[in-house]
Amino acid sequence: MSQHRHPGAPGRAGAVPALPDLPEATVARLPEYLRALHNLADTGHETVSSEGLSAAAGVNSAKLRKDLSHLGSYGTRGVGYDVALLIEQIEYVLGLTQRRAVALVGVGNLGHALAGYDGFASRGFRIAALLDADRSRVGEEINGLVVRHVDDLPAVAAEESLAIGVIATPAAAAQQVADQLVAVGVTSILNFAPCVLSVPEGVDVRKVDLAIELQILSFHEHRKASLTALPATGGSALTALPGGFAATDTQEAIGT
Amino acid sequence: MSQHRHPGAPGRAGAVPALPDLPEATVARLPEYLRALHNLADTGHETVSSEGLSAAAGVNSAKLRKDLSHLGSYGTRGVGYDVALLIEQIEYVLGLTQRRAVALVGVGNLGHALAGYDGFASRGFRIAALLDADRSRVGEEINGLVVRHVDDLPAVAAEESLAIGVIATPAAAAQQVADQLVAVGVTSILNFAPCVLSVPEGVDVRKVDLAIELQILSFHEHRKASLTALPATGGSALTALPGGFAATDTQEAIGT
DNA sequence: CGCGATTTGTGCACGTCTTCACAAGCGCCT
DNA sequence: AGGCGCTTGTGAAGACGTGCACAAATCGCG
Repeated sequence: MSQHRHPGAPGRAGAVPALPDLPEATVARLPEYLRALHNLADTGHETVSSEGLSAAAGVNSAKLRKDLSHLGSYGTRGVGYDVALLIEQIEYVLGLTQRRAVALVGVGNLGHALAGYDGFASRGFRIAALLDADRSRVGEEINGLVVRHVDDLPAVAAEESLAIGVIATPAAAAQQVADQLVAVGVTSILNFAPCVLSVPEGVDVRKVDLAIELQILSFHEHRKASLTALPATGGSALTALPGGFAATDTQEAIGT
Repeated sequence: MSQHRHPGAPGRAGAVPALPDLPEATVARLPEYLRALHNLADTGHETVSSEGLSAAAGVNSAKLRKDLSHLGSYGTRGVGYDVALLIEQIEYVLGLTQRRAVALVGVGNLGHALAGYDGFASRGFRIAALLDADRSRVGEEINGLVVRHVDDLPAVAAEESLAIGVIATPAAAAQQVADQLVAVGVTSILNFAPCVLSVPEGVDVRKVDLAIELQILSFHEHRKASLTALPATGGSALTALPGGFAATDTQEAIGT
């Protein structure tokens, strides 16, 4: 342990450290750990135990340890993890050492809000361009950025190193926009339009559908209602819940 | 099969059909099927095969069949599924037969956009109230709704049957808002604030964090970049991808 | 009326994810 | 120096999710 090899350090010279291929489930949790770690760092903590960090991130501590072990993390037994070092490592693995440029297409209701969302800027991203197909919107200034026409995408891509695109258009336009993004070299797309996108292999698409989230909650409401309607199953509504829901996406119990 | 018992039919009399407890993964996909089915219905299709529907929803056909079988679905071998009937069934299971009232707390950047998002209204939800802690915002009218102060929550809950709350406040305020929501009987929360919420058992929380989605994409970008930097592993970038990524959240191949 | 084409529903095997439980390692205190 | 308490890292087991492949069922046609 004498040789602290900071993977994220600027002067890294050798071959690429060959990103350990992490389980998808782990990757999805790393950003949450990162956020919790930044909170800890801001409140003056220098080290944190897996117990403490897992509570702050809302997960099981064993899961957290396994996640961190996957990226070959250096914790110290009996002490915990060095907060600053862990931040550095996770940011490196997530590819956040460079501030990535993002193109946002669709400056409607939602796109407008996304353009003004400071959470992007504060967490490693930079909105490099706002684009819209509606020429009447072109020229509008939002948050210091001027809206350009979506046909300018090739020009934008030439100016910036674009790898990520965000689609906030109506569903009907989304596929065409996706094709245009792919055509200029974008290989990751965050899609807010309620539709399935067809993209070539090698392009990653993540979808966020606000209505779907509500519908999932609606199901649980329905289920809870149908449970309380059945007095048969002994016990209160608390114990009546057939286990398996708390872990998936529900977060209970946060420590401080 | 002579006895088509429409579970979602209005006149359902007997005891609650005891919602089959579906796997969470299935529940998460049902809304996607529902959207695809509505599209099909709008384009005049009366029946659809598992192959066709799965393509429209961007999933494996076997997975779709298994999902539908879980809710005891009635397909017809050799023919497929009745689109209208399936819509009815899924909407029933998801608890969408009633239009659910939703309280939206936080009318900032994002909350403003959510208040104007018509995808909620068109997919089974009704924004029953807009609330904010900032008194200077109270009284503002958005999309036909007047913003009220968050302290009015008990009054709102008394007027409406509130079960779902949406939090679109800054992270610092989210926990307090969650507590207030829970206090007035809300049992499902959709949280857009980048923080972990602590809620009592029996309350479901789903979290949507826009920056996290981008960070996950960033990881894949980083990985793809580190792969193309290694000429060692034979084959093109296409085949170099270690399998297991296409299925998780990436949607390829959509048929029409 | 029977047969072939088609499609559903599902048993089974496999891979992934989660959780427990504990050995190994580290620092501190005496 | 030695022991003790604390914490990490991980083996193993079980739960969960996925996808193949095929039997069972249905329709349409000759």
